[in-house]
Amino acid sequence: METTAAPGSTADPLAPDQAQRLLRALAEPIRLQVVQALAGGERCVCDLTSDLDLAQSKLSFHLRVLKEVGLIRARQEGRWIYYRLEPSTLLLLRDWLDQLAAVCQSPASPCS
Amino acid sequence: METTAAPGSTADPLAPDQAQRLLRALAEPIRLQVVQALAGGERCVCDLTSDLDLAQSKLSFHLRVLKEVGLIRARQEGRWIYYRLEPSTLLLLRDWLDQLAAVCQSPASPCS
DNA sequence: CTGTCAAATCAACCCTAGTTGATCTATGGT
DNA sequence: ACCATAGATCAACTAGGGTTGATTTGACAG
Repeated sequence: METTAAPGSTADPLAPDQAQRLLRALAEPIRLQVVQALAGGERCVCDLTSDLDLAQSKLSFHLRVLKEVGLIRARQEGRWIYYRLEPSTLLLLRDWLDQLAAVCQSPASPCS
Repeated sequence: METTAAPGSTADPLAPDQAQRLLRALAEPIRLQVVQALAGGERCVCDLTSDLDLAQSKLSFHLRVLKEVGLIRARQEGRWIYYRLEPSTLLLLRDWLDQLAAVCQSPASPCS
């Protein structure tokens, strides 16, 4: 079920604690760098390591966190492992924020 | 030029480190509860304290964090202080996520 | 002016997420 | 079989964000 780019909110609404997990995963400088690096396309760990100038162990740690919440996916090719973004997860979070803002603005009880 | 930005507030694209700050502010259970509570409308601190069953000091701490990043605003009325969401900030973050996902999906180098 | 209550602030503590360096696993080349 | 390299995992350590309880500020009521 694609929720991609649907402008009008309303998709499956992403459980609150899942939203929480996504936020926590993104709310870390290195992980955000990784996500932004992957926004440019798939990359292998070794490239990311040198691109972002990170200790291998450190990068691996953050990749795991991102993978566990479903923001990125791994693909093995020979000795290398390529990571890519899972944009649909990003969009789930976007929709969640969208809905939160909508709930706040729409009803009779105004928040401003 | 087209960023798939949704209607509502838009325009300036939110500096990366500001996105970071918003994410960090939201990525905390109590603060997320506060935000969701405020999505229902303006509330005074004392109500929030009892609604969420929090120590006064603790709530005050988190309100400050949320206020500092511009997610909420305070209004004083007599002895009470009312907090409300600033939905435009929420929407800034939404747009930022939207754009990130868009960058990822659109160009020649596919991330899936 | 004094007492009371709402809310912010402060200092000390605690805890968990992130770091670091080493080790382990596995793939491929020779 | 052996070695070299990619990447994950582990254990010990560190630090910064969150908690807690006490104190402070400031607004009303009497």
